[in-house]
Amino acid sequence: MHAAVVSYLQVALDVPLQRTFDYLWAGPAPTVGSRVVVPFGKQTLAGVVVAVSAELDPARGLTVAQLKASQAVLDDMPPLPADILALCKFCSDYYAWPLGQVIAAALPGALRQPQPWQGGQALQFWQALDVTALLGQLSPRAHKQRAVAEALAVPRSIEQVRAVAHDGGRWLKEWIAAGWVVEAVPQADTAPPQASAHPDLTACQASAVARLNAAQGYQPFLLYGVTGSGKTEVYLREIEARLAHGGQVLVLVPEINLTPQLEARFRLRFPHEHIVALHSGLADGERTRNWLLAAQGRARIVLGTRLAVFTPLPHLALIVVDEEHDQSYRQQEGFRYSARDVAVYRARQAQVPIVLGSATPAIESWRNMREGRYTLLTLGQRAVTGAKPPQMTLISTQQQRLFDGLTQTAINTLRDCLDAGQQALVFINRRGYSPVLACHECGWIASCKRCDARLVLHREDRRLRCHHCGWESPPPAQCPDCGNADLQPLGFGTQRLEETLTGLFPDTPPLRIDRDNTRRKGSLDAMLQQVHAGEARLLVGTQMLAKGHDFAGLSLVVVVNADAGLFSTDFRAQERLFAQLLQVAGRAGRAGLPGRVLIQTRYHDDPFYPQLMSGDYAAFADRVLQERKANDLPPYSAWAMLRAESKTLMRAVTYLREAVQLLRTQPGIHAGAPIPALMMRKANQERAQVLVSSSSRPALQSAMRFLMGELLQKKAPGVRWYIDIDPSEA
DNA sequence: GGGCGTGTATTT
DNA sequence: AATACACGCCCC
Repeated sequence: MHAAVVSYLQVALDVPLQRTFDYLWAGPAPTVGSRVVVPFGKQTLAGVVVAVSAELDPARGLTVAQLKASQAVLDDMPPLPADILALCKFCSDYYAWPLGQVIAAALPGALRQPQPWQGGQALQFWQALDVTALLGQLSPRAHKQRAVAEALAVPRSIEQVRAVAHDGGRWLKEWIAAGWVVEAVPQADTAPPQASAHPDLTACQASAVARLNAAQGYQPFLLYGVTGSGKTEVYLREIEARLAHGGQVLVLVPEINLTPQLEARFRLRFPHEHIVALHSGLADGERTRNWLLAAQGRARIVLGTRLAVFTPLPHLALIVVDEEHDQSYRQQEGFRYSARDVAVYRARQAQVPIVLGSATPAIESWRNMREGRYTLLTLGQRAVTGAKPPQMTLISTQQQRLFDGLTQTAINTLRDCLDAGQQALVFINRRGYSPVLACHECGWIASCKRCDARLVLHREDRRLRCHHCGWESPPPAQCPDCGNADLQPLGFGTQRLEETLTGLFPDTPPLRIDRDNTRRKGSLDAMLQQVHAGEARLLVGTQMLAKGHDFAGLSLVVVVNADAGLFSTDFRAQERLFAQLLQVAGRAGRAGLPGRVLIQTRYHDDPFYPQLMSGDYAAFADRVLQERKANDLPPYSAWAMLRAESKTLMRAVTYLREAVQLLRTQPGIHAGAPIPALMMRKANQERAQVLVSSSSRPALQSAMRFLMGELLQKKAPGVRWYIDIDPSEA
């Protein structure tokens, strides 16, 4: 008998508490990064070991008697590697969010449960030691068995075996027991893809690829190219080069909707590579499996949305962030982070190149490029020979009568386009039927009882919905204030536009595509299929349609109302509008057909439009940068937003006022006055916020750390607060 | 007393 | 976040 070995584990748990918890473990010390099951109050939770020691550190302020024992160390996942733990630690510090919750965000759902994951067998691959000998053992008439045996000439997962024959799993088990089949690791096939898969590169593309190929260690690139200039082909070439050297690549895309399309293109290009997708639309089991395959280094291409930025990749050699300006890279709830920024940090940490691609780069990235921190790669022309940038026209809605939101010019142009047998897209930035339901007698407007927001009328199911908290109800039969029975929808959403277009073009029924009718899995794919097949020629949609989809027959885009973004209080609104309109415009005329874009606006005189029409994003971005610098706005000053929610606005504001007092003791920090949030009330919580800024990011970081320490010690009944670093809206 | 909402202390 | 418990309130 030898003495029992006891280790002390520091465990990060998925709880909103700014500390880690200590547990005893009797037995051989687990590796840092291991998944453990621990008791926590009355609960049993899964956590990740972030430190192991042989003695209890007195600085933890605990006695051994206070510690509980960890229940289990799980081996269903390889311990989180040190680089991912370090990345999580960095994010926890930078974004002021509990480490345990950052780690939880980095793990797939099944690995956050306090039970071992049972899907491990799906990860194993099996191969026949000697196929000929095995075939000799089998009856010549057992065709199915023989087919399975032949398939096992190369490593196969149990799923692949079952796909060959229904009873494949049973036979596999027998053959493993008999020693005919053994576990095997699939070898990545390094045979070069067929030459046919390689389109010719333009001069710009070739030069971009050459410079990427030459990159060693950490080097960030800004790949700036108009829609249709062939950014994806540049990614593919560089990925191919990095894979050839045995590396793994991480490709981030803004939205789940874009992954199937890109995935298909990648599979076609790399038929022998193990490619996995990682996004929130996957079933838990599949996401866990894909995550583990990447973590084991078996999947060499990871294609995912923002959450994929935390995937362990032992042989990471390249990171690609497609459409790097896209807002979807920011997590807006809970652990607020920017996956693009985290990706850049990760590239530096892993000492690998990173490519940020966009036709309309984020102003922050543009500045990094202008100041020499990012290398600029420009793709100047459209890759399809003969394709020209779309012709943009402004239509003033001040001078023309509107017919249900559409000008006569727009209607005529739509008709010409449809008569010519081409496709058209009508773009509107609002889903639903109409934004407001109003009473013309007394001015009553349907609004949410829990938020400061208007309710949106959805015609299909006759419901009023709050797009902010999800509350819904049937529309009232009469005005609740004055009893008038004639309530009128005001303004336009996708659904009302769909109705209008149905009336205008009875022969070409419009296809509406927005979040409301694409919630079901696969429904968007089915609709896109219709578009590609030419069955749907008139499309109505929100920004969902603006992103990344290639519609060969589309030659006209009508933007119904561009003005909302023009006069916002948010200093980022104009660049978003610019990016959005350029993206939408990029949908028109991608393959040979000349594209036309009509933009309806009341403010056709605004200096914004000439720049948009010229399509010169570089000039626009430079001007925005100058303005930002002159006004000391991000990225020239570092911002953080301290937000507080409470039942009453008073309480939230009072709390923030105290926080401001604390902040003003810190050097180099500017803290404004607490103000009610843009949407003051949301889900029955009053919300207020304080903008904190500094010309020095380290100063801001240390001030926020100081503030956190102080606020955590203060008890504030009924007030919830959090810090939003680099907030996306003011 | 029982059945509730609400507020608050605790979690290693 | 989840949980448990201590209040106060109502029931009649």
